Amino acid sequence: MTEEKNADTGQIILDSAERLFLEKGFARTSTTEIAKEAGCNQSLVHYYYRTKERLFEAIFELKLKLFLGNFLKIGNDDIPFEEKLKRKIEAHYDILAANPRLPFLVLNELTSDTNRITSLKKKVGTYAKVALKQFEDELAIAIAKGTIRNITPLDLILTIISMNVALFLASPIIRELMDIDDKAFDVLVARRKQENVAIILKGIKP
Amino acid sequence: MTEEKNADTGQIILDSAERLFLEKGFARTSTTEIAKEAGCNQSLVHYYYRTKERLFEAIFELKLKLFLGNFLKIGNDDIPFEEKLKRKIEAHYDILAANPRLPFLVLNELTSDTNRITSLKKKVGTYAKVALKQFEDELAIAIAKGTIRNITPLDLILTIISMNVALFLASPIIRELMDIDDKAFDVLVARRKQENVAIILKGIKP
DNA sequence: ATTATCTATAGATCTATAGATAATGC
DNA sequence: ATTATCTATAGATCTATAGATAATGC
Repeated sequence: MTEEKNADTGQIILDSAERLFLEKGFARTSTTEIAKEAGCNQSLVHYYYRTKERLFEAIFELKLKLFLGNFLKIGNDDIPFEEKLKRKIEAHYDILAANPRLPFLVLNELTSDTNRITSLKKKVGTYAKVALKQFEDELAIAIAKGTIRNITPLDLILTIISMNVALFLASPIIRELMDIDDKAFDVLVARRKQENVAIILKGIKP
Repeated sequence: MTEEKNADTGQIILDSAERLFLEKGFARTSTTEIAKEAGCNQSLVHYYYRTKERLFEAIFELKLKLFLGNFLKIGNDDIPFEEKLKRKIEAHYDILAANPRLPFLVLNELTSDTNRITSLKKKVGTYAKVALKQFEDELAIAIAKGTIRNITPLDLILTIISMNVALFLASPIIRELMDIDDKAFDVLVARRKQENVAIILKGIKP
């Protein structure tokens, strides 16, 4: 009835698949369901994307880039390390807040299929190494200056991702356990952003 | 060949199911596979546990208690709040290190089925409330004393769980991405324990 | 007799494709 | 003619059960 007329079927299928994959993951989503969501025949899903796997990959790669994006973004702004870090944490958190099912998808699919990690390695490999190297250097300088305590780059990155990702991963549990509605959850999301920055910045002081 | 002779079949099936559910989650594990792992007929799985769901529940409840255990444990030791917190964090972390697939299982199953959260609520509900109340009181006192900064109990608990859980959730990814073997991973696990305690305790200082 | 184990199979998926029919672009 | 859509179905699961057979406890 109110469906877009000009969007082509392939795109509608892609969008439907994205919603469902984000919601339930690859294994729990069937092509039959995708077709139903897209309002078309199940065979059309295969007509456009041949296999469920290929359809998934078309979506997953974009999502993965979204997830990693800001960590790998090389900024050259000449601002103090702590301020830069704060911005990185917040930017990463904002992406997750705008795409709350992203951590679930990435975690679920990367851990259930080693092949996906291998292809991830190939795709972001070299660029990631460059970005990581820069981050390591900046961190080393800040430590040498005595601005922050001695901490490995891996530990710092793990901490940031852990803190940022967890609320969104656990949100179905938290919301159900605490009887939180959409509005209250938004409040929690906003507060948590501050809290994450606070804990991390305090936690890496000398 | 070297199978235990006296363990009864029901138990062997339970153990096999536990391994597989922990490894791959409920949806991706079939009763056929469980039977194969247990070295018995597929119909025996249903003979002993009737449905896959009931078999899962028999395992999941124990695992969930393990996961929550130390948070809900009410300690009355008369030690400073920070020391108590440190012990809680470490105890929780140790359980995860001994059961590294636990976070995956709990997250995966609680988020994919709302019924599981509801039944969790019923089971641990009242006891959890008591333990939580005590934690809140102790936290409030410490804040009033000025030992630690103003932070909500929810934020503190979320932070602890986030930090502790993340390494184990992401371990397949981390190991594959960084080419880490078992030994190197153990080193990381040990270091991370210190790091988590350090970040959190520093992060809640006034 | 009761309990444990096996074989066989029903019924419900689900993915992918073959082949018919309708819609569209020259 | 080519491209898009549909119907129908093969072939691979997977869960759960019915019913036959073997093992065990009195």
